[in-house]
Amino acid sequence: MKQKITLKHIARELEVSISTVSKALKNSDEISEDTKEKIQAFAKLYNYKPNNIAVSLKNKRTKNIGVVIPDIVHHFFTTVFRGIEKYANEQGYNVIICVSDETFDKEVINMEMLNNGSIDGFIMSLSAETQQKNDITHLKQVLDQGTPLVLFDRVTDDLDCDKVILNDEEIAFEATKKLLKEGRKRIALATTESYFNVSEKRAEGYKRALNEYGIEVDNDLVLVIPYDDIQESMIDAFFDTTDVDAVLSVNEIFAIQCMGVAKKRGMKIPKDISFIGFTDGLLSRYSNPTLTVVAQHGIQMGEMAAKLLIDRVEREDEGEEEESFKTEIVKASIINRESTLN
Amino acid sequence: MKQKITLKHIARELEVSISTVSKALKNSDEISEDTKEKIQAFAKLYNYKPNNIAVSLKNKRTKNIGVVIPDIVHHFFTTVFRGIEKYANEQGYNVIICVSDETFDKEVINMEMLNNGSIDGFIMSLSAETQQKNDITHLKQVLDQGTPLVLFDRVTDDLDCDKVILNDEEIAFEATKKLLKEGRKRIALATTESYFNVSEKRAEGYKRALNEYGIEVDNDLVLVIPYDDIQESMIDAFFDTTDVDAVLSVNEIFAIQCMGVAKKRGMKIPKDISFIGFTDGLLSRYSNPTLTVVAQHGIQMGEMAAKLLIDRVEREDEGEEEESFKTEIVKASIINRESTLN
DNA sequence: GTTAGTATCGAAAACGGTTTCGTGTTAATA
DNA sequence: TATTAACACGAAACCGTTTTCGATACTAAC
Repeated sequence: MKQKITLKHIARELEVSISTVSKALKNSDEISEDTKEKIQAFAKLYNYKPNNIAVSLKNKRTKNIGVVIPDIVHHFFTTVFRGIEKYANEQGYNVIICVSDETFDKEVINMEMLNNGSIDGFIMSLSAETQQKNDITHLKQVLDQGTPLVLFDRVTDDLDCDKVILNDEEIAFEATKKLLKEGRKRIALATTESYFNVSEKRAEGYKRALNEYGIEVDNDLVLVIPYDDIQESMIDAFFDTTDVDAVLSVNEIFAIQCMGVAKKRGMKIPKDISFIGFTDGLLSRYSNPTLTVVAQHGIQMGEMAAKLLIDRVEREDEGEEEESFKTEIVKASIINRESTLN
Repeated sequence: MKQKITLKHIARELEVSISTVSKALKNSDEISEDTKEKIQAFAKLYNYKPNNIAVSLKNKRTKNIGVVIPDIVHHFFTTVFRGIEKYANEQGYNVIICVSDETFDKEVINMEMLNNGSIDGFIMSLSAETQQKNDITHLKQVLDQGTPLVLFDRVTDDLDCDKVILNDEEIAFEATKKLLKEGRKRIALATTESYFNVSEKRAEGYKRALNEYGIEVDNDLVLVIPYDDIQESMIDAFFDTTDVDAVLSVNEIFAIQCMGVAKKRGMKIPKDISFIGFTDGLLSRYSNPTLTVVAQHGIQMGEMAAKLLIDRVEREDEGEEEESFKTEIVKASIINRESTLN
């Protein structure tokens, strides 16, 4: 096992000082062309690369960004992460990722682990439990210590920081209106427990659209589906008791499951009933019929979040005055497929 | 913005030396109980946490592991990653992830970025392009510099290092035999270009099973589907010209697509035709009919890979003699669903 | 009262870089 | 010839830790 070569080795070998080597490798004009050539040639020969850790310690910048997300086996978060990784890499940053598993404790532990010099800033989306408890002292602490933080998708109003969100209310409004324009009268909303702020926003858009069409919101049409449960039977029971001619779902899975139940009951899609789901993942593309969806443009969200963070980090670096916090809104779009009349 | 507190600050404030503070915080018995209490109380009050970067520089261990995978928006890699992250976190390691995007260049660049002190070792799966070119000088270089490396799934025989693979040949053999036992005679193999070693292994298992049943391999039954192309029409053409009563697919998507084409042609599943696909993702669980799959146990693979890596890193730490390289084999299993007769 | 031993702490080197400042040499200028 | 400026390089501080090796003071033993 060859030892990694350092400035010291080069200096000793070439009988110059460490400072000379350092400067020569940065092409400083303090050093003569002769010695520069000599040193650079030697460094290239032995494939010298400066030690990241040492550089980080010196200039107090790691060129790492920490990403904390609730789940990685999840299409939306995966695409957002892809966007983060893409932009970060272009800017010479690496990405350290931690999964909170939708729990508060892991979120806290992970952030503490990373916030001791390992990273220059955080990008995160709140875990379900954190949203439930609405306890964000760990985030406040991070900000207090001067670590930049960008929240995306699952954000909180109680924190002053950069954010990237989807126009959830608006696009849910649009999606619902699309169903109304098709002539649907009894549009169900398949949603999660309400402590997810995105679900709430989507519900608001749904209700606003109904109102605009002079339709009263019928709470029987709102189907709250818990995670990790016997969802199928629940949906079946829902169809038993409720008359439905369209479903707007806050995610892909619920929509696909509802479609499955409807098909089993002999309903024709989209003749008898229409479906729209959030998230443009594999499921919607390969289902039968294919599912009309709200595309959340995760990559764009990720890039945006990374840009906000890196901009702030580097602004801090330059010693410029801090800019006020921004909230960027990514515009979702509806992708028409076979589950709706077009 | 509060500055992060360091040993130096504590030392100055309490009028002791830096070494005393350091020792006191580690509960060294060199320090009197009195001063220890005083220092520890002060540290706790100001929420002192040692700077990871400085510690890394000192003991030449970062407690970071680098993961380089071809794609993150891909169920299998995501689950493997999940396993890596899980085990690594348990052992106090963080995970830095880079995506090669199936390209050789990004793979090389990412690894060079990380291999200058940022990480203690690599876990990776080769990009498509790397497997095509069969150029692994960058990997050899990493090993040469003494950085431990664990390969998973997409491995190469040309490199001496720890590996974690699936029993691809064997499980493909089993899956094919399952179809044969159902009485299927014309079993198609839907696969990718052959430079993926896993696809090759699966093809071998497929052929071995046919042989065992005395059936000659018919190359017309092997459907090679390119990535990112008009796959649907290709599959349609295949069904036009070929008589098929079962399909074994090396991934989930191809299987679902084939099922879609078969359904459109009015074939009954699994009465007229059976399907088995590799990868137990969302698609197979929510398709109609649900797809019988080969579960690759990604989490287990990831945990295994992380364990191999961390074990080696820490063995090196202890200065123990290097152990010889292992190849761990994760046993896949078949999950029976509706697309096969059971 | 000297010696040895123990408890408690600090100085300093080290990890691998960057950067400021100083110094010696040479060549140009007064 | 004396002065100065440019050039080329090295010494040393610094980033925040850990750790070795003294150093001091006090106690116990002879």
